[in-house]
Amino acid sequence: MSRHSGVNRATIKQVARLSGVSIKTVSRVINGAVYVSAQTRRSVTDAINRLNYRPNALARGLVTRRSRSIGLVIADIVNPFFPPFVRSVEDAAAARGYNVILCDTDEDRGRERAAISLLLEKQVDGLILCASRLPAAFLMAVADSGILLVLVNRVLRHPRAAAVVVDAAEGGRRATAHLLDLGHRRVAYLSGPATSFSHIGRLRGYRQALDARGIAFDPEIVAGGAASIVAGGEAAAKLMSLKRPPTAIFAFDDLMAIGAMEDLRRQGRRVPGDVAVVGFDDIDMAAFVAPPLTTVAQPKAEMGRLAAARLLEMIKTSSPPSPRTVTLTPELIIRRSCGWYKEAAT
Amino acid sequence: MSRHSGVNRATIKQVARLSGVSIKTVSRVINGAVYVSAQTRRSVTDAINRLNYRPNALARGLVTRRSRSIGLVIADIVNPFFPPFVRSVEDAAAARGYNVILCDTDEDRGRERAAISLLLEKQVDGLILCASRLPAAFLMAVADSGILLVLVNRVLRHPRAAAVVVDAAEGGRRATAHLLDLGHRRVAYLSGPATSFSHIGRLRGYRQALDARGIAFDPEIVAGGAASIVAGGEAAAKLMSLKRPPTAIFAFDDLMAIGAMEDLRRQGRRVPGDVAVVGFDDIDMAAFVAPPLTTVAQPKAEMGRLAAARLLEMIKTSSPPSPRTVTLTPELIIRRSCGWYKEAAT
DNA sequence: CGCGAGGATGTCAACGTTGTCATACGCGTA
DNA sequence: TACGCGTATGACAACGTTGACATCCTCGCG
Repeated sequence: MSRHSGVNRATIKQVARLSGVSIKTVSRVINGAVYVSAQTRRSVTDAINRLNYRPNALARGLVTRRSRSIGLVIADIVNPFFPPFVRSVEDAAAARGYNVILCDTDEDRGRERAAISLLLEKQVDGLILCASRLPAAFLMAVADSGILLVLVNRVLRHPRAAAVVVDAAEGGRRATAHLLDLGHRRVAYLSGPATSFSHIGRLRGYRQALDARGIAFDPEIVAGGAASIVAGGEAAAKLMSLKRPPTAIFAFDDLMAIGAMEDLRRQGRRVPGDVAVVGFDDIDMAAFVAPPLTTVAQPKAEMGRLAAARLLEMIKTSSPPSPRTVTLTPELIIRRSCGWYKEAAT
Repeated sequence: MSRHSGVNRATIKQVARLSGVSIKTVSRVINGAVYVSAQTRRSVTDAINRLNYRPNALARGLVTRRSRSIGLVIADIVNPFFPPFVRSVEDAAAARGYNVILCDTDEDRGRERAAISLLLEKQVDGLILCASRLPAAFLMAVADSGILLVLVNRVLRHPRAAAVVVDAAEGGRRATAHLLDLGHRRVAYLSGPATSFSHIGRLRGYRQALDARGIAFDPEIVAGGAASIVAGGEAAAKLMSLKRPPTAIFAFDDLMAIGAMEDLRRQGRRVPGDVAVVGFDDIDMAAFVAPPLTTVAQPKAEMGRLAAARLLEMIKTSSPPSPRTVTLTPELIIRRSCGWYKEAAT
């Protein structure tokens, strides 16, 4: 059936001709409008199948001003935090017939700007921005241009923006408090990217927990800067070479925690025997490393589900979100790396 | 500056009016055409910035018949195999100004069909189908409709389809042969999804390696069916309850291998002491589980890069790919779980 | 001084769809 | 008989952009 080699997509016009009705009637059938006789509907449907016709979403979007796709901007899909998040965004979107255009930014402002710009050109109906690094003024301008926004782990006061955040400070507090409860007095913080709102929140929680016990904050035992396994290892190495090394480490995320544990082992230190470690995120890997990692779990799938649901709702009603911000509380998952368990088996 | 609340996107017409030229000239400036005086170009650029104008990709795509986006259909982004793959597809696409629309299918034929259909409506310029489960006839029909296809780990004889595959049988052979070389005579296979081409290839390699040593294939020590941690655990449990349990396990993928190791440990068996384990994929986690997992590495990022590069090339030249199929060879990464290392440190 | 060769710009008709409005046909009711 | 209403359909103009083609300068050269 295929023409010699060229593309051969049927248009609504061809369907109309084949079924002997006007293109408007075909349009009505496609869109399930009322007031189409059963007979007409049948003959149009037949023609559609015979021609293997598919409506052109570009043309449709041009006139309806809806593209039925949303943009999803994240730092890096390779970071294990993101897949469950992305997956649930996608599921929620697909369930309503929406597509997701995914963009990684590597936490680079330039790339993030470029991604947003491209997404806007593509006329996405809305944008989910995960841990955006861009200045608030820029995001305000984006929202001003008419696009709907859902931010994750960041807020923005704009009638077209909503947010889903997990309480980073609370997470930092819980992790640090737990270590303190275990008797540690010198707890280090492996810091994440300086521009990250999550990092700032977790650091604040860490300091609050310290304050609550009257322990002075010591900038010497704060190291790091990038959320990766190798950065975690390097930071841990630096920390342990100190005159007074820490006896416990609270890491910005699980990747850094795993890197730290790796380095500790290489240096012949035992976790949690010599140094206790707590991470953040609860990535899948956390339960399987040795020792299993104690960590603060972010409800990744729930965050994605919520972000997508909120955005889609805003798109549907085109009304400001309410409440503007939904806050989730992270949960401390206690495994072996913090030394809570007696050193039983292996 | 924003109108009361409504959307206010500038169009090419407004830019034209503001800069006092025709829309065609604006179009020329946007597209960097020659034959535009420096002065005109300047005034148009000014107007564009003043209005914060962005070309509408829908309208553009309608007339140029190019959407500058590609569809990427995968099983499940949560499976750690995919993120590096997706990431490199995205990078390659972004580098050429293309967007990626991501769809997860959960290995479900219905969802895969639906995803492809939606992507076609969106007028993507090409499709990357990863480990498609769909009948060849269906894929042929898709390609017939004019779209360009790149398949991953599967081939299709069609002038508009290319493929990137890793030699699954070779991987299966290497993994099994290694175990055999280590002295094992009863090597089990933890099988993946029955409909998966990768599974079929790996199983074939496994049998070939057995054959090469004159060891009879024993269907009793083949178990499994789904590529997940829990499925791996269950299959291992079943295997170990046999009259003559295996002394080594070759798993369809790392997830299953990790699940198997987990279950083995729970039952008090040592890996690799009592049972040797080899996985497939070399996901990030593999190096960090206990013991570190020996596995057959797929060049995930390279596969993504190649798939995207081939597709983009086909889009650019709209000529059949050559060679039609690129085959990559997987590599055996030896870690601790197979018992190759002397049982030195922990 | 006239002419041709570019350079610079504009007009108009697509692209494939939906929204608005008009029209036509019964059929029950005043 | 005339009217109005519910049903079914079509004509035509958008939507925002680019491609094909036309036009009009200006300048150098014979």
